[in-house]
Amino acid sequence: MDGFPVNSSGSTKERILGAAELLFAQRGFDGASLRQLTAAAGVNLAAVNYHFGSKEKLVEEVFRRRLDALNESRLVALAKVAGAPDTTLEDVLEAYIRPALELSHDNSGALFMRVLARAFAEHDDSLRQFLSTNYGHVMRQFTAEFARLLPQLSKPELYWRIDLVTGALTHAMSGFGMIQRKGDVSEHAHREQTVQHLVRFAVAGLSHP
Amino acid sequence: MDGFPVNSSGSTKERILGAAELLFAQRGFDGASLRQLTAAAGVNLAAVNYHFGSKEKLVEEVFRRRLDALNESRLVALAKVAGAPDTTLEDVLEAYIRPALELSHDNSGALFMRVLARAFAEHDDSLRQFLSTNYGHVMRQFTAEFARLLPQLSKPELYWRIDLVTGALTHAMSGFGMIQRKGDVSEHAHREQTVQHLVRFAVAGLSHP
DNA sequence: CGTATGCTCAAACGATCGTTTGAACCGGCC
DNA sequence: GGCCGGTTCAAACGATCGTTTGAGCATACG
Repeated sequence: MDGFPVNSSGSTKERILGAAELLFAQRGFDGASLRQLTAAAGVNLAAVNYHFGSKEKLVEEVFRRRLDALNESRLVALAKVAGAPDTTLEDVLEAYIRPALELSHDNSGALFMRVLARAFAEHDDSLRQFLSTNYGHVMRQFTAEFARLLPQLSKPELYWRIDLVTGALTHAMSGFGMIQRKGDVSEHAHREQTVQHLVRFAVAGLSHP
Repeated sequence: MDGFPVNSSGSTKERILGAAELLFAQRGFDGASLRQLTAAAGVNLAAVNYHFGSKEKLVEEVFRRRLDALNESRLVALAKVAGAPDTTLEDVLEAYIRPALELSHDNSGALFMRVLARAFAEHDDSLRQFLSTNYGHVMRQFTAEFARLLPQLSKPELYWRIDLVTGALTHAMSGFGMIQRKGDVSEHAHREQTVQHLVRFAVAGLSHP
């Protein structure tokens, strides 16, 4: 069914991670089998268990490889604006949104955002716990800054709005990079335009009266 | 692993549909096996293929049973306000949101919203086509009314915002009914409060300058 | 009563799943 | 050369998947 190996460069581990990203995005974690995956990567079936231990560990490694860099970028961007007296909501939201869209610059990064949106919709407990323990501090720092900039909102009200905005952004980012652009719009301009779209939408959703 | 039959009332078909809703919400379409499903429903394994033909047809029937009623309610509510000169954005959004939260009144309805959110995140082509051909006209009617009430927005801009709002609402509705309420808040009051939350958020996201 | 019909049941089918095994291969080091 | 840790390979393991089968049961109708 799957024809030819898709990836034939890089180390075995990297080929597996790349193919996993593609197939997890297309068919989900259960739907993508290790046989399809290793065939697409051009490696032996046993290589997954040899290098990662199990399929579940491979899933975690797919997340870790991207989220370590993504959340580090977000925290660096947040640190530049957090706590300052003239910081705006736009600044904080850009710190959250822009790194994700820059990750989507290349195809495999865009595929990963699809994987992330899937994990977000699945209320799988083990995966949620993995994400919470490893990257929960990032959302906590952003939430604290939102609370500082929106003092008129009660805590339940703020959490409500953050939850809604996060849902919208995750959905939107999972589609970014998938759609075809007009030929005369550069990748950079398209990304900047999308960042502004999402930031303005998120500002409206967070700060409406 | 799954202990006792969960459902022991109603016809075989209804017991299967109820158990399918629960297990699809918990483990996804691939993750829930027909053996777990029929055991939870308290029916024989072969009953699924006898009554529905295949697992895929069962999935479609789970959607059809709920979405026929849900989208009919939405269209009825929309018809009451669409086209009128004094209709507001709030009215249209309530016509979209309230039927979904009323469906979530009982537990199984709330479970179905989780199933719907899963299908929304999975970019599965066959399922998307099923939803598009059977219920695409509903979203088309709502989109037309949004366009009427927001004439200052270009078409691409409007589609952008509708997509973002839909993502946020789908995510939020999939969580409604799952969370514990304070003991002193009635079900009715909680739902009305949630409707107002979501409507105000959606208005802000659609109509911001 | 006999039979037809709709449904349920235990059992089995072939396919595919994640994982394990043990031999083969490979570079570098004594 | 001889050996050795790291890696790849084909093959097989047991488990579980969706689906099919044919006998068994119940109810209704002549």
